[in-house]
Amino acid sequence: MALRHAVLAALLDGEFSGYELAKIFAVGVANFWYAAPQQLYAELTKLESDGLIAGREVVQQGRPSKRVFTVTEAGRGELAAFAGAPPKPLLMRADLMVRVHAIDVLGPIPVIAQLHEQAREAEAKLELFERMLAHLRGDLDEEMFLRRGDRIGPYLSGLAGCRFERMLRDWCLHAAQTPSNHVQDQDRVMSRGVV
Amino acid sequence: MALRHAVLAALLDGEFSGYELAKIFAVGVANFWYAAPQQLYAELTKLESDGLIAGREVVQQGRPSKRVFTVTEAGRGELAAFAGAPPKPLLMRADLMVRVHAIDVLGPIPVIAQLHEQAREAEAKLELFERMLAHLRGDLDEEMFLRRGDRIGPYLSGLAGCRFERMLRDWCLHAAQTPSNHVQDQDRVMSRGVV
DNA sequence: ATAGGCATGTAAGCAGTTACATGATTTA
DNA sequence: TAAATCATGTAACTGCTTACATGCCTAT
Repeated sequence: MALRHAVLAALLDGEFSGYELAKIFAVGVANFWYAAPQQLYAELTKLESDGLIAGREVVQQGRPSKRVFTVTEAGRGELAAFAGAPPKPLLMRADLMVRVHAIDVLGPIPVIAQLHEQAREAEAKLELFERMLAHLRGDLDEEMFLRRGDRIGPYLSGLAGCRFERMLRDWCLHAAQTPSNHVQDQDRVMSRGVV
Repeated sequence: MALRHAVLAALLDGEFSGYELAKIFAVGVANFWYAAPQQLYAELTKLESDGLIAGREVVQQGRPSKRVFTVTEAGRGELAAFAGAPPKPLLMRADLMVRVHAIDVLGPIPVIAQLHEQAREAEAKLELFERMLAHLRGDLDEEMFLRRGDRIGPYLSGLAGCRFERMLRDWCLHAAQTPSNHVQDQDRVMSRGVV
């Protein structure tokens, strides 16, 4: 019962279908919560039968119909109760960090490639989040928006997303470059064509 | 089968018992992988029966005996195979970010307190990681250590830990301070004694 | 004496992942 | 004509969390 609140929070931004939520939760880091499509369809069914969200059929031309959902008053109550409870500790699972931790034993070549790939992904997410923030703040500058905007929550979590992805990108590039400078790896790395 | 590799990577730093590993994985963010003690005892049993680690009884005076584990050659092979496979995407689940996302609806008071608490935790972890890095590098400075050190992996992941906790702390303090400047919350927040 | 740290587990239940299934429409 | 996007699920499995269990030793 944890995805529940993430879904309710996401639905505060507007009416979304399961498919649309799946795209939002695929990025995940925006609100720092990843979820697979199957999870979302299951959770939406439960949330609706519990009366915390209300679904509505939208018929589209040239596309399958979809069901979009809105948070009910009961849903807002659930969110308020959630805010009062002590937060679950932040959970992070980073496969790549485990590889870096063991890099001296593993050999640096595959991990360096993975670090560059992760840096590219972080860069892409960073640009995505920056566009999202620009869209949220409209023509106001950041300081003004945070003073007068009516929905500062998504902006603040978006800022965290930007800071996180920027940090990740910079660290990946730094870490990827380090083994190349390493005296004990010098021969090995250069003879395999990685510089 | 994912905790497996995190445990193997942790055991590269030395011989540890389940209890000692539990303390390492409780911090988690060091190598970006949290695990509960029960998970670790179960995983250690499996790893040993698969021949990837070897256990050894250590009798202590004034304390219960413990079983400490070492990575076997087969275990190192497993790690090498793991390094070649494509990494699982980074997973993060942050309850607090969901609350911040919904802060305009939830009311800022409880969330502000939680942000300050999270900032304190991040600060504590940051200090822990900085001490760990200082210990790893000994009397060398960082640049020299990264050039000549024989185990740069834990140092690099530790650096990521520092950057992450620093970012988190700074963002929490910024986010916690923002609603107080918000014009629409001004009366509400001040009348409840939060400034 | 009692609380906390050391040390290791079991058992039940819930949450999350992986694989599979379907079918229409638009783009390359 | 094949691939990608839209749209929604089911089923089986694995992994994680929560609660419980035990017992000794050290510090307050």
